[in-house]
Amino acid sequence: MRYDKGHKDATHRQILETAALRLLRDGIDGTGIAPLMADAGLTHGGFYSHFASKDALVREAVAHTLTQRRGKLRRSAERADDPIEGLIRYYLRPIHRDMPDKGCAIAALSSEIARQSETTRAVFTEELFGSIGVVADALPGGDAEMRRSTATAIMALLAGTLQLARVVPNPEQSDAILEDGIEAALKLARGTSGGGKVSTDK
Amino acid sequence: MRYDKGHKDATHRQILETAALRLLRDGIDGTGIAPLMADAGLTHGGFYSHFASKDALVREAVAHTLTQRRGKLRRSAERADDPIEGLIRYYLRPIHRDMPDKGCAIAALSSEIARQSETTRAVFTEELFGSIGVVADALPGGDAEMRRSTATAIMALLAGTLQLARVVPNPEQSDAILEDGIEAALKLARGTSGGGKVSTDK
DNA sequence: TGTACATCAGTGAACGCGCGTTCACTGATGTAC
DNA sequence: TGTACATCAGTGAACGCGCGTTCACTGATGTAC
Repeated sequence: MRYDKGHKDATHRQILETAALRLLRDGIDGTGIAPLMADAGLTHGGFYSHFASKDALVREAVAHTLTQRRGKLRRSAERADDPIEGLIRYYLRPIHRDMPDKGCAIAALSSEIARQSETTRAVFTEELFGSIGVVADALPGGDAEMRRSTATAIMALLAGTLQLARVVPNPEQSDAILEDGIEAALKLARGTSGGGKVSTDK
Repeated sequence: MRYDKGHKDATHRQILETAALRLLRDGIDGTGIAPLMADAGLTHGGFYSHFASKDALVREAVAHTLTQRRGKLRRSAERADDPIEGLIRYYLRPIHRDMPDKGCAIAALSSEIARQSETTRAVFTEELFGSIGVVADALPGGDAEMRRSTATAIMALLAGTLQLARVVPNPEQSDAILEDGIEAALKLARGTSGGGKVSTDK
């Protein structure tokens, strides 16, 4: 054979990682096969010996990036004194807003995924539930079902907040949205009483 | 003149309303000028005597639909005994999840808007802040700044929840996400203590 | 009242372009003898 | 060890198609005289 054993697998992963970057940055419709393959250092013709279709690539790339980023999310909770606070502040950092290609696929793609085939939506859903599980694990006390409900809402709040912050052009207003999201997410996580301000690190 | 006075304005509005429907259903990249004009009962050539570009149409259509739907959101609060609960339950109804073309542009388009020109993002931002204002007006007590912060997070939670519910193919799982969103939004709105279940109307 | 002309919303062919996908081909290597 | 052949990851031209945009044109009406 022309190439090392394992060469094709390495190329496959290279395409997958380039695709994830571009999908998160430009969206599904905004990502073309030819530019993507060029970015991965290949020509577009070879694409179909790796993936059956663009749709199949989207499924695999989205699953790949979500699985990978889920690990980062989990570690952000594990290394903090307060796991859920660590996770929330990690997710809603300004740098996450500013670098969508390095960020969360739920925030970047969920509204586009909602318009995809049921197969694609099912793959995304599985990964989504995995990420919700990571949030649930970081929550203190309570029974499993309640932690899962709260984690679901926190995940929606985090992704929604990041999206709104990415829309708003003014940096101060955008930062303020992130802060509002952090405060509310902590409130949900703690189920604390009153409406008092939670300490912020700005 | 060939047409009644005001005919062109009526056509303009007709295009705008058709565009809003299609944008919410198919996204920005998924909406073509020619199919859109055909839907509005016209041919595509006339488009550019109404709008300078597709970008200009997107701005106008998004502003149009957000302004219009904001009125509905406000009324959903006004006609309920508990305004914020009325608003939250109105937003997170299953039918809103199932009919994106009749629904909220923030949930349907925010991640795509984040990739548009700064002009488009600025137009969207203004409408977004208007909608947050409607949520803030429905909140009980507290000073204006705190209501605004809470309203911002509630808006992010509502839009994020609707998006996640639209992704999940299984109806029961999707309904459960809406319920989790309602419960969490009410918790944020009330700033209540404890983690007790809020009554649901299912 | 009757005729000639100006107006202008809407028409539809045409433009260059990038899309997803197909396919005959290349050429470096491993294997057979 | 040396030669002929099979393998197959990657190449690049080509396909039909829909996109956003342009533009010469149509034709029903209002206006001028």
